[in-house]
Amino acid sequence: MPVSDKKTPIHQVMQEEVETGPVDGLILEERLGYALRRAQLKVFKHFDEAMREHDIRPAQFSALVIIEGYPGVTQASLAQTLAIDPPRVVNLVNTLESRGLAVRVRSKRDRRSYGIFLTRAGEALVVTLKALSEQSDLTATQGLSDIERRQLLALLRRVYSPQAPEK
Amino acid sequence: MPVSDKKTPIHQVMQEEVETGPVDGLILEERLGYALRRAQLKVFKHFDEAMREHDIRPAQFSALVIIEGYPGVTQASLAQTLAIDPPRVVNLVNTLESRGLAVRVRSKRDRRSYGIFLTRAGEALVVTLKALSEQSDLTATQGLSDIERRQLLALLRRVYSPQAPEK
DNA sequence: GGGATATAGTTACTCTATACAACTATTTCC
DNA sequence: GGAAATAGTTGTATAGAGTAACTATATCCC
Repeated sequence: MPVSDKKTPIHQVMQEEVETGPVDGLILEERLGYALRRAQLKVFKHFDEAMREHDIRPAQFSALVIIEGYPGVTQASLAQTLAIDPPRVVNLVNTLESRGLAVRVRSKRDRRSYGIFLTRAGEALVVTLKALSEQSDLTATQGLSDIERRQLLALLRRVYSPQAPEK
Repeated sequence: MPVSDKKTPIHQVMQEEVETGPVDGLILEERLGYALRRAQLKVFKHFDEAMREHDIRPAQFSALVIIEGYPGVTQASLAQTLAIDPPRVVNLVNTLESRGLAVRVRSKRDRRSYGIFLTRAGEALVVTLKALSEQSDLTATQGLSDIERRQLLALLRRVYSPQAPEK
Protein backbone atom coordinates (compact mmCIF):
# COMPACT_ATOMS: atom_id res chain seq x y z
CA MET A 1 0.00 0.00 0.00
CA PRO A 2 1.41 3.39 -0.97
CA VAL A 3 2.36 5.65 1.87
CA SER A 4 0.21 8.42 0.44
CA ASP A 5 -2.94 6.65 1.54
CA LYS A 6 -1.96 7.60 5.04
CA LYS A 7 -1.33 11.26 4.20
CA THR A 8 -3.45 14.20 3.29
CA PRO A 9 -3.40 14.87 -0.44
CA ILE A 10 -1.70 18.11 -1.37
CA HIS A 11 -2.40 21.08 -3.57
CA GLN A 12 -1.12 19.48 -6.77
CA VAL A 13 -3.91 16.95 -6.87
CA MET A 14 -5.66 19.29 -9.27
CA GLN A 15 -2.89 18.81 -11.84
CA GLU A 16 -3.23 15.11 -11.71
CA GLU A 17 -3.28 14.18 -15.36
CA VAL A 18 -0.33 16.32 -16.37
CA GLU A 19 2.36 13.94 -17.56
CA THR A 20 3.05 10.24 -17.64
CA GLY A 21 4.85 9.14 -20.80
CA PRO A 22 8.52 8.20 -21.00
CA VAL A 23 10.62 11.10 -19.89
CA ASP A 24 14.05 11.93 -21.16
CA GLY A 25 16.78 13.09 -18.81
CA LEU A 26 16.95 16.63 -20.18
CA ILE A 27 16.43 18.20 -16.82
CA LEU A 28 19.22 16.23 -15.24
CA GLU A 29 21.71 16.52 -18.04
CA GLU A 30 23.44 19.42 -16.39
CA ARG A 31 24.20 17.27 -13.33
CA LEU A 32 27.68 15.87 -13.43
CA GLY A 33 26.93 12.97 -11.08
CA TYR A 34 23.97 11.88 -13.20
CA ALA A 35 25.97 12.03 -16.42
CA LEU A 36 28.88 10.14 -14.89
CA ARG A 37 26.64 7.41 -13.55
CA ARG A 38 24.80 6.94 -16.83
CA ALA A 39 28.03 6.85 -18.82
CA GLN A 40 29.63 4.45 -16.39
CA LEU A 41 26.61 2.15 -16.50
CA LYS A 42 26.92 1.92 -20.25
CA VAL A 43 30.69 1.44 -20.33
CA PHE A 44 30.51 -1.22 -17.59
CA LYS A 45 27.72 -3.03 -19.37
CA HIS A 46 29.87 -3.35 -22.47
CA PHE A 47 32.84 -4.35 -20.34
CA ASP A 48 30.85 -7.08 -18.58
CA GLU A 49 29.77 -8.46 -21.92
CA ALA A 50 33.32 -8.48 -23.22
CA MET A 51 34.62 -10.20 -20.08
CA ARG A 52 31.76 -12.60 -19.53
CA GLU A 53 33.57 -15.43 -21.26
CA HIS A 54 36.53 -14.99 -18.88
CA ASP A 55 34.40 -14.29 -15.79
CA ILE A 56 36.44 -11.21 -14.88
CA ARG A 57 35.01 -8.28 -12.90
CA PRO A 58 36.15 -4.69 -13.45
CA ALA A 59 38.24 -4.55 -10.27
CA GLN A 60 39.87 -7.87 -11.11
CA PHE A 61 40.83 -6.61 -14.53
CA SER A 62 42.26 -3.40 -13.15
CA ALA A 63 44.22 -5.32 -10.54
CA LEU A 64 45.72 -7.61 -13.18
CA VAL A 65 46.80 -4.64 -15.27
CA ILE A 66 48.40 -2.94 -12.26
CA ILE A 67 50.21 -6.10 -11.16
CA GLU A 68 51.49 -6.56 -14.69
CA GLY A 69 52.83 -3.03 -14.71
CA TYR A 70 54.22 -3.12 -11.19
CA PRO A 71 55.25 -6.69 -10.36
CA GLY A 72 55.59 -7.12 -6.62
CA VAL A 73 53.11 -4.37 -5.84
CA THR A 74 51.78 -4.56 -2.28
CA GLN A 75 48.14 -4.91 -1.37
CA ALA A 76 48.16 -1.46 0.19
CA SER A 77 49.33 0.07 -3.09
CA LEU A 78 46.70 -1.88 -4.95
CA ALA A 79 44.03 -0.56 -2.60
CA GLN A 80 45.19 3.01 -3.18
CA THR A 81 45.39 2.75 -6.94
CA LEU A 82 42.10 0.92 -7.33
CA ALA A 83 40.44 3.23 -4.81
CA ILE A 84 39.02 0.28 -2.91
CA ASP A 85 39.56 -0.52 0.75
CA PRO A 86 41.92 -3.14 2.17
CA PRO A 87 39.28 -5.78 2.94
CA ARG A 88 38.20 -5.80 -0.69
CA VAL A 89 41.81 -6.16 -1.81
CA VAL A 90 42.16 -9.27 0.34
CA ASN A 91 39.12 -10.77 -1.29
CA LEU A 92 40.27 -9.70 -4.75
CA VAL A 93 43.76 -11.18 -4.40
CA ASN A 94 42.34 -14.36 -2.89
CA THR A 95 40.24 -14.78 -5.99
CA LEU A 96 43.15 -14.14 -8.34
CA GLU A 97 45.30 -16.62 -6.41
CA SER A 98 42.69 -19.34 -6.26
CA ARG A 99 42.28 -19.01 -10.01
CA GLY A 100 46.02 -19.34 -10.50
CA LEU A 101 46.44 -15.88 -12.03
CA ALA A 102 48.57 -14.26 -9.31
CA VAL A 103 50.59 -15.18 -6.23
CA ARG A 104 51.46 -13.50 -2.95
CA VAL A 105 55.12 -13.54 -2.00
CA ARG A 106 56.08 -12.41 1.48
CA SER A 107 58.40 -9.45 1.32
CA LYS A 108 61.83 -9.97 2.86
CA ARG A 109 62.15 -6.28 3.61
CA ASP A 110 58.86 -6.04 5.47
CA ARG A 111 57.49 -9.35 6.55
CA ARG A 112 54.06 -7.86 7.20
CA SER A 113 53.48 -7.25 3.53
CA TYR A 114 53.23 -9.32 0.37
CA GLY A 115 54.41 -8.61 -3.13
CA ILE A 116 51.83 -9.64 -5.69
CA PHE A 117 53.02 -11.18 -8.97
CA LEU A 118 51.28 -12.57 -12.01
CA THR A 119 51.71 -16.23 -12.83
CA ARG A 120 52.42 -17.18 -16.41
CA ALA A 121 48.72 -17.87 -16.78
CA GLY A 122 47.96 -14.41 -15.42
CA GLU A 123 50.41 -12.80 -17.80
CA ALA A 124 48.86 -14.58 -20.74
CA LEU A 125 45.34 -13.69 -19.68
CA VAL A 126 45.97 -10.01 -19.09
CA VAL A 127 47.18 -9.61 -22.66
CA THR A 128 43.92 -11.03 -23.94
CA LEU A 129 41.86 -8.98 -21.52
CA LYS A 130 43.51 -5.69 -22.42
CA ALA A 131 42.65 -6.22 -26.06
CA LEU A 132 39.05 -7.09 -25.18
CA SER A 133 38.76 -4.08 -22.91
CA GLU A 134 40.04 -1.70 -25.56
CA GLN A 135 37.54 -3.09 -28.01
CA SER A 136 34.74 -2.80 -25.47
CA ASP A 137 35.60 0.85 -24.73
CA LEU A 138 35.50 1.57 -28.45
CA THR A 139 32.07 0.07 -28.96
CA ALA A 140 30.73 1.73 -25.81
CA THR A 141 31.79 5.11 -27.18
CA GLN A 142 30.92 4.52 -30.80
CA GLY A 143 29.56 8.04 -31.23
CA LEU A 144 32.89 9.64 -30.36
CA SER A 145 35.86 10.28 -32.59
CA ASP A 146 39.33 9.25 -31.47
CA ILE A 147 40.10 12.83 -30.54
CA GLU A 148 36.94 13.14 -28.48
CA ARG A 149 37.67 9.88 -26.69
CA ARG A 150 41.08 11.19 -25.73
CA GLN A 151 39.54 14.48 -24.64
CA LEU A 152 37.06 12.64 -22.46
CA LEU A 153 39.79 10.56 -20.82
CA ALA A 154 41.94 13.63 -20.22
CA LEU A 155 39.06 15.56 -18.68
CA LEU A 156 38.10 12.66 -16.42
CA ARG A 157 41.70 12.27 -15.30
CA ARG A 158 41.84 15.92 -14.40
CA VAL A 159 38.67 15.55 -12.35
CA TYR A 160 39.86 12.68 -10.19
CA SER A 161 43.51 13.65 -10.17
CA PRO A 162 43.60 17.45 -10.07
CA GLN A 163 47.35 17.64 -10.62
CA ALA A 164 47.11 15.73 -13.89
CA PRO A 165 48.55 17.60 -16.88
CA GLU A 166 46.16 19.31 -19.26
CA LYS A 167 47.49 17.41 -22.21
CA MET B 1 46.28 -17.54 5.75
CA PRO B 2 47.02 -16.48 2.17
CA VAL B 3 45.99 -18.86 -0.51
CA SER B 4 49.51 -18.89 -1.93
CA ASP B 5 50.73 -21.01 0.95
CA LYS B 6 48.82 -23.83 -0.62
CA LYS B 7 50.29 -23.27 -4.10
CA THR B 8 53.62 -23.81 -5.73
CA PRO B 9 55.55 -20.55 -6.02
CA ILE B 10 56.02 -19.42 -9.58
CA HIS B 11 58.82 -18.14 -11.71
CA GLN B 12 58.58 -14.54 -10.56
CA VAL B 13 59.68 -15.34 -7.06
CA MET B 14 63.15 -14.25 -8.13
CA GLN B 15 61.93 -10.70 -8.75
CA GLU B 16 60.52 -10.46 -5.30
CA GLU B 17 61.76 -7.09 -4.14
CA VAL B 18 60.83 -5.21 -7.29
CA GLU B 19 58.24 -2.64 -6.30
CA THR B 20 56.15 -1.77 -3.30
CA GLY B 21 55.69 1.98 -2.84
CA PRO B 22 52.52 3.87 -3.71
CA VAL B 23 51.70 3.38 -7.34
CA ASP B 24 49.95 5.90 -9.51
CA GLY B 25 47.29 4.88 -11.94
CA LEU B 26 49.29 5.65 -15.08
CA ILE B 27 48.87 2.21 -16.49
CA LEU B 28 45.12 2.31 -16.10
CA GLU B 29 44.57 5.83 -17.24
CA GLU B 30 43.72 4.72 -20.75
CA ARG B 31 40.82 2.64 -19.42
CA LEU B 32 37.53 4.45 -19.72
CA GLY B 33 35.81 2.42 -16.98
CA TYR B 34 38.59 3.17 -14.52
CA ALA B 35 38.56 6.89 -15.27
CA LEU B 36 34.77 7.04 -15.02
CA ARG B 37 34.74 5.26 -11.69
CA ARG B 38 37.44 7.43 -10.18
CA ALA B 39 35.77 10.63 -11.38
CA GLN B 40 32.38 9.48 -10.16
CA LEU B 41 33.79 8.59 -6.75
CA LYS B 42 35.11 12.09 -6.37
CA VAL B 43 32.00 13.86 -7.63
CA PHE B 44 29.75 11.71 -5.42
CA LYS B 45 31.93 12.35 -2.40
CA HIS B 46 31.49 16.07 -2.82
CA PHE B 47 27.79 15.59 -3.45
CA ASP B 48 27.36 13.56 -0.27
CA GLU B 49 29.09 16.25 1.71
CA ALA B 50 26.89 18.95 0.23
CA MET B 51 23.72 16.95 0.92
CA ARG B 52 24.65 15.57 4.31
CA GLU B 53 22.76 18.26 6.15
CA HIS B 54 19.60 17.36 4.22
CA ASP B 55 20.17 13.60 4.31
CA ILE B 56 19.52 13.25 0.59
CA ARG B 57 21.04 10.48 -1.54
CA PRO B 58 21.96 10.96 -5.21
CA ALA B 59 18.97 9.01 -6.51
CA GLN B 60 16.61 10.92 -4.23
CA PHE B 61 17.94 14.22 -5.51
CA SER B 62 17.62 13.15 -9.14
CA ALA B 63 14.08 11.95 -8.51
CA LEU B 64 13.09 15.26 -6.93
CA VAL B 65 14.49 17.17 -9.90
CA ILE B 66 12.64 14.96 -12.37
CA ILE B 67 9.36 15.19 -10.48
CA GLU B 68 9.74 18.94 -10.35
CA GLY B 69 10.24 19.07 -14.11
CA TYR B 70 7.53 16.54 -14.93
CA PRO B 71 4.80 16.75 -12.30
CA GLY B 72 2.67 13.62 -12.37
CA VAL B 73 5.46 11.47 -13.77
CA THR B 74 4.83 7.75 -13.30
CA GLN B 75 7.10 5.41 -11.40
CA ALA B 76 7.89 3.56 -14.60
CA SER B 77 9.13 6.77 -16.22
CA LEU B 78 11.17 7.56 -13.14
CA ALA B 79 12.77 4.13 -13.31
CA GLN B 80 13.68 4.65 -16.95
CA THR B 81 15.12 8.11 -16.50
CA LEU B 82 17.04 7.28 -13.35
CA ALA B 83 18.22 4.00 -14.85
CA ILE B 84 17.17 2.10 -11.74
CA ASP B 85 14.75 -0.80 -11.55
CA PRO B 86 11.11 -0.66 -10.43
CA PRO B 87 11.67 -2.12 -6.94
CA ARG B 88 14.13 0.65 -6.16
CA VAL B 89 11.67 3.26 -7.38
CA VAL B 90 9.08 1.93 -4.98
CA ASN B 91 11.52 2.27 -2.13
CA LEU B 92 12.64 5.69 -3.31
CA VAL B 93 9.13 7.09 -3.62
CA ASN B 94 8.18 5.57 -0.27
CA THR B 95 11.02 7.49 1.31
CA LEU B 96 10.06 10.75 -0.39
CA GLU B 97 6.45 10.28 0.68
CA SER B 98 7.23 9.41 4.26
CA ARG B 99 9.36 12.54 4.46
CA GLY B 100 6.53 14.62 3.12
CA LEU B 101 8.39 15.68 -0.04
CA ALA B 102 6.22 13.96 -2.65
CA VAL B 103 2.87 12.21 -3.01
CA ARG B 104 1.46 9.45 -5.15
CA VAL B 105 -1.84 10.18 -6.84
CA ARG B 106 -3.66 7.35 -8.58
CA SER B 107 -4.08 8.08 -12.25
CA LYS B 108 -7.69 8.25 -13.47
CA ARG B 109 -6.63 7.22 -16.97
CA ASP B 110 -4.79 4.11 -15.85
CA ARG B 111 -5.67 3.03 -12.38
CA ARG B 112 -2.63 0.75 -12.19
CA SER B 113 -0.28 3.69 -12.15
CA TYR B 114 0.41 6.68 -9.95
CA GLY B 115 1.38 10.20 -10.83
CA ILE B 116 4.09 11.51 -8.52
CA PHE B 117 3.95 15.15 -7.43
CA LEU B 118 6.04 17.30 -5.16
CA THR B 119 4.47 18.71 -2.04
CA ARG B 120 5.12 22.35 -1.21
CA ALA B 121 7.87 21.16 1.11
CA GLY B 122 9.38 19.15 -1.73
CA GLU B 123 9.24 22.12 -4.08
CA ALA B 124 10.98 24.30 -1.57
CA LEU B 125 13.63 21.71 -0.84
CA VAL B 126 14.49 20.96 -4.45
CA VAL B 127 15.32 24.61 -5.05
CA THR B 128 17.81 24.53 -2.21
CA LEU B 129 19.24 21.20 -3.30
CA LYS B 130 19.79 22.27 -6.90
CA ALA B 131 21.88 25.20 -5.75
CA LEU B 132 23.90 22.97 -3.41
CA SER B 133 24.42 20.40 -6.15
CA GLU B 134 25.66 22.99 -8.62
CA GLN B 135 28.09 24.29 -6.06
CA SER B 136 29.28 20.78 -5.26
CA ASP B 137 29.87 19.99 -8.95
CA LEU B 138 31.93 23.15 -9.25
CA THR B 139 34.18 22.33 -6.32
CA ALA B 140 34.54 18.72 -7.45
CA THR B 141 35.81 19.94 -10.82
CA GLN B 142 37.85 22.85 -9.61
CA GLY B 143 40.64 22.16 -12.07
CA LEU B 144 38.37 22.61 -15.08
CA SER B 145 37.32 25.80 -16.81
CA ASP B 146 33.66 26.44 -17.53
CA ILE B 147 34.21 25.47 -21.14
CA GLU B 148 35.89 22.21 -20.17
CA ARG B 149 33.09 21.39 -17.74
CA ARG B 150 30.56 21.84 -20.51
CA GLN B 151 32.72 19.76 -22.86
CA LEU B 152 32.87 16.99 -20.28
CA LEU B 153 29.10 17.00 -19.79
CA ALA B 154 28.49 16.99 -23.54
CA LEU B 155 30.88 14.10 -24.10
CA LEU B 156 29.34 12.06 -21.27
CA ARG B 157 25.88 12.69 -22.64
CA ARG B 158 26.95 11.45 -26.03
CA VAL B 159 28.34 8.30 -24.44
CA TYR B 160 25.18 7.29 -22.61
CA SER B 161 22.74 8.72 -25.11
CA PRO B 162 24.28 8.15 -28.55
CA GLN B 163 21.70 10.25 -30.36
CA ALA B 164 22.53 13.32 -28.28
CA PRO B 165 23.55 16.34 -30.34
CA GLU B 166 27.24 17.20 -30.63
CA LYS B 167 26.72 20.67 -29.30
C1' DG C 1 67.47 -2.18 24.39
C1' DG C 2 62.60 -1.85 25.16
C1' DG C 3 58.04 -0.12 25.32
C1' DA C 4 54.63 2.93 22.76
C1' DT C 5 52.94 3.72 18.42
C1' DA C 6 52.11 2.88 13.60
C1' DT C 7 51.40 -0.13 9.58
C1' DA C 8 50.08 -4.52 6.45
C1' DG C 9 46.97 -7.61 6.20
C1' DT C 10 42.87 -10.15 7.81
C1' DT C 11 38.17 -11.07 9.66
C1' DA C 12 33.61 -9.79 10.80
C1' DC C 13 29.67 -6.86 10.44
C1' DT C 14 26.72 -3.37 8.37
C1' DC C 15 24.39 -0.77 4.66
C1' DT C 16 23.35 0.24 0.05
C1' DA C 17 23.04 -0.94 -4.87
C1' DT C 18 21.71 -4.10 -8.35
C1' DA C 19 19.36 -7.89 -10.29
C1' DC C 20 15.79 -11.20 -10.66
C1' DA C 21 11.53 -13.94 -9.68
C1' DA C 22 6.93 -14.03 -8.36
C1' DC C 23 2.66 -11.88 -7.36
C1' DT C 24 -1.76 -8.53 -7.68
C1' DA C 25 -4.50 -5.32 -10.05
C1' DT C 26 -5.58 -3.33 -14.15
C1' DT C 27 -5.54 -2.53 -19.07
C1' DT C 28 -5.18 -3.73 -23.95
C1' DC C 29 -5.44 -6.88 -27.74
C1' DC C 30 -7.89 -10.05 -30.48
C1' DG D 1 -14.82 -12.05 -23.01
C1' DG D 2 -10.47 -14.43 -22.42
C1' DA D 3 -5.24 -14.02 -23.26
C1' DA D 4 -1.52 -11.37 -22.92
C1' DA D 5 0.81 -7.23 -21.47
C1' DT D 6 1.76 -3.55 -18.07
C1' DA D 7 2.27 -0.77 -13.30
C1' DG D 8 3.42 -1.48 -9.14
C1' DT D 9 4.81 -4.32 -5.10
C1' DT D 10 7.22 -7.83 -2.31
C1' DG D 11 10.90 -10.87 -1.37
C1' DT D 12 15.34 -12.83 -2.09
C1' DA D 13 20.18 -13.06 -3.54
C1' DT D 14 24.67 -11.09 -4.63
C1' DA D 15 28.17 -7.49 -4.92
C1' DG D 16 30.08 -3.02 -3.56
C1' DA D 17 31.55 -0.03 0.08
C1' DG D 18 32.57 1.57 4.79
C1' DT D 19 33.88 0.54 9.66
C1' DA D 20 35.64 -1.77 13.71
C1' DA D 21 38.57 -4.91 15.72
C1' DC D 22 42.28 -8.12 15.63
C1' DT D 23 47.31 -10.27 14.64
C1' DA D 24 51.86 -9.77 13.30
C1' DT D 25 55.50 -6.96 12.31
C1' DA D 26 58.07 -2.67 12.01
C1' DT D 27 59.44 1.95 13.50
C1' DC D 28 60.00 5.65 16.76
C1' DC D 29 61.87 7.47 20.70
C1' DC D 30 63.52 7.52 25.54
